[in-house]
Amino acid sequence: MAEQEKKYEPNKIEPKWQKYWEKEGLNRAKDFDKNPAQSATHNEAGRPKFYCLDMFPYPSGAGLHVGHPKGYTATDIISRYKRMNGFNVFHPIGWDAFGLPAENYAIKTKVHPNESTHKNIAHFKEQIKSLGFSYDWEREIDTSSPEYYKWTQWFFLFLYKNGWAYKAKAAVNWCDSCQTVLANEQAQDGKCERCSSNVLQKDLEQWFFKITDFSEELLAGLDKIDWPEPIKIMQKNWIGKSEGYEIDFNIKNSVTKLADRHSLLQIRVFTTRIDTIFGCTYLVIAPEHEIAKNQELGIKNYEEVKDYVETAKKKSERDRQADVKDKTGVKLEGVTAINPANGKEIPIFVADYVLSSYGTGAIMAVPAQDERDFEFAKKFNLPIVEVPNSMEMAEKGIAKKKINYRLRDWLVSRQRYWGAPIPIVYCEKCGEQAVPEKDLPVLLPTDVDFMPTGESPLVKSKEFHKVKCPKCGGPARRESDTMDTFVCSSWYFFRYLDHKNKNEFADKKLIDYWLPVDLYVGGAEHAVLHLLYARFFAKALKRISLIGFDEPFLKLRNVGLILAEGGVKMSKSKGNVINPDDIVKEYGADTLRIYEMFMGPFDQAIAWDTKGVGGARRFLDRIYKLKERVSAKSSNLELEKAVNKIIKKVGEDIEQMKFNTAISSLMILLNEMEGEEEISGDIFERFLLLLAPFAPHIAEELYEGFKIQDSRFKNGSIFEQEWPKYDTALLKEEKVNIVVQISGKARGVVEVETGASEQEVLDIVKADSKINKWIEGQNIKKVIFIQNKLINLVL
RNA sequence: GCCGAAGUGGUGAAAUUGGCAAACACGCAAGAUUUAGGAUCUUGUGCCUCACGGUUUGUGGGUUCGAGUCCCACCUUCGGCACCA
Repeated sequence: MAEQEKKYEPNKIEPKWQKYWEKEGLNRAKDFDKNPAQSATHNEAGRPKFYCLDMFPYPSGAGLHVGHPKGYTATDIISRYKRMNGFNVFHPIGWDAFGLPAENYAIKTKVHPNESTHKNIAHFKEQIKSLGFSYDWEREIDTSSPEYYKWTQWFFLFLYKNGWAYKAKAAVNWCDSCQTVLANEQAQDGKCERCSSNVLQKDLEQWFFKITDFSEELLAGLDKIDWPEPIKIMQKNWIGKSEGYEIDFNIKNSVTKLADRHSLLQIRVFTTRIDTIFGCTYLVIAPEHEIAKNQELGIKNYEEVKDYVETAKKKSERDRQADVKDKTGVKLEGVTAINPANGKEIPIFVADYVLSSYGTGAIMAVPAQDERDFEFAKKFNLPIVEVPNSMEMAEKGIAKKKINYRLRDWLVSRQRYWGAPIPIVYCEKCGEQAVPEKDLPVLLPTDVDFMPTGESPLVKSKEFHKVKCPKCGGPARRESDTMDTFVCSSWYFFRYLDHKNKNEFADKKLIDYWLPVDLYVGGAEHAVLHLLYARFFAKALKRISLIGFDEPFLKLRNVGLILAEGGVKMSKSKGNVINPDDIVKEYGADTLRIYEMFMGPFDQAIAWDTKGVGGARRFLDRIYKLKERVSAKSSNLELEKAVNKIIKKVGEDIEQMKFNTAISSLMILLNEMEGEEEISGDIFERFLLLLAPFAPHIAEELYEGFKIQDSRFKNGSIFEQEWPKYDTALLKEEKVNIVVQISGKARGVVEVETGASEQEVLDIVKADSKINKWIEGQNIKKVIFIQNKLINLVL
């Protein structure tokens, strides 16, 4: 036994082993692992790769939340387990470092976001390191560094050159009091997150990514990835595919007014229910529809219609949604359409319950079939006609098949400072020009004022706009908006592979070797944001054949929230935030890890319970104490069987991310070992190996204590050892307990030889005095026998 | 409103997938030890009953020898979407 403390003191042993692992490079991933290592599990082709990824954190000023280590512990357990099973594991970490909080902080305190962000990163890094996660720190990335965002800009240009990035006018969230545009996340419930004033809609020129060009692939790809079903369903709904028909309604007499067009003026509608067209008694167009603005059409109440359109435009998206029940609209007087199914003349309305951004911005209203149309028809006293189902229009080819998606293009412009500048310049002569790749990165200027004025802070930087047109060399001006931070995080898992590469975002060979990601763990809140965007990026790269796969994350698992005691969200204002540093200081990192994994099912939201932390610590204390009883004696059969069973169980549970039950089996094994005066080194060694992924520091410490004098404990780190194997023969019991039911009611248990026959069991049951009293003097009508499990006597 | 997930002791939960419900842990109670303890150890602990025994997985029904698990209806809680024609 090496010289070791009698008492378990995690604060002494944890930093020691963290330094050791880093010094020995045990957490390093090996690119192209072709050299067979010493171990028999490593074959000629090298170890199989395993890319284990966490959603990288935003380094907020608040520091690490106890929720972070929950996900990180899970991936760490799996990474360590996979390494012990002969895998070449890639387990990186980095910083999603651009974003609004740093900028808001700068507005308040004048501290430059670069400064505060790097301070936060240093703090996060220290906190994360104190928990003993086996990250390959050599691969660390920071999305706010020019070396990184150079390639974020490269991706912008890549999309631009392929026609997947374009500029267009769009309505955005606008806060009048802060004089700034807000992201959707900042405009929740229609209120500004900072000043609580109402958010308005404003039309601005914005950059978009054409994610809609990939709608069908984004939908179809979901079928081939191992993701939680609810997340898949959310993405499916978000993409919102619907198959229907488009059909044109002629506007009556419009031909005379617009004779030069050689045709009738028409309104095209989209419907998923072409069969109900006979019940269509009016048309409705969105306020933005061009027909509503057509002055030559002879709309008699043109002023009234114009008023309605103006009012609708001023309403925020939220206000429009608030009026779901009370539908408004105006009839276009003097203008009617012809229902092509029955030739009937029907009125046309403009109403804001029809969206301009979906379908054709016009609908055929079938009040007998559609609830919304029904409400509108009731309010405006329109005829409600029962529907004779008919596919006539479709069959005749008058209605054309059409697929629509709810997915919209991704608005990526942000009028903010702390983000990656959009690499575009505007020339007076040549117009919009892409910054040549060789001129990347477009650096964020430092001479800016963060006070919000309604324009991007970059507008006023003098340095930033000293630029010439890349085409004609004439005077030009840079785009002053930055990119949504979700652009940075859509490709970061590529950059880990090759974060120092100056010529490419990542080397193709490295991409081919490591990607796609084998396991991705993070919160469900990114269901339709980051996870959809990252899939889009991969699909765009694949379509241009830059990579060989189109689904970046093969397996996704969600980490459940950790709530405050009492089940509410942790928040500064409520003063119920648990700081992981305090837990590490008081109980140790291993305790925090064990506790968070033992709390309950991994993907479930569970409230913090400080008493439970004490229980996790007691578990480790007892293990530490047990080392005194480890002896040279050979193992006893009962314990040997128990160890075999638990090796199987822990391995299976880790694979299925059932960490809570894995730990509970380790506790059961500990309880059994504690029942022995002496514990064989054979048993204890394997127990430590099983414990190691969960509580790496204490496992390494105890392993070290034995390996010096007990040959069963091999040299080197515990993490260089192989995961223990179990003996199938030992899993079988010679005797089993059989449940005895009388008429379906459990009345007792008998012990029989494994594999005993029905007759044998029946004889034993009849001889059992306790059970026999239930059968005495009665007829057994039927016997149900399940070998090694149960016998049911039906009387 | 629509979509999704979940309802099991005082608490977090477990249940080999249809076979002794409540493993493991927290809490609680009693005891041991200690000058003392919120440290440690032992025992007990779903509910009713002195007991024999009865009874229990949101509610009501069903299938089955047997249901926490399968089927039908309903209730509640949480998450997402929200006029997408």
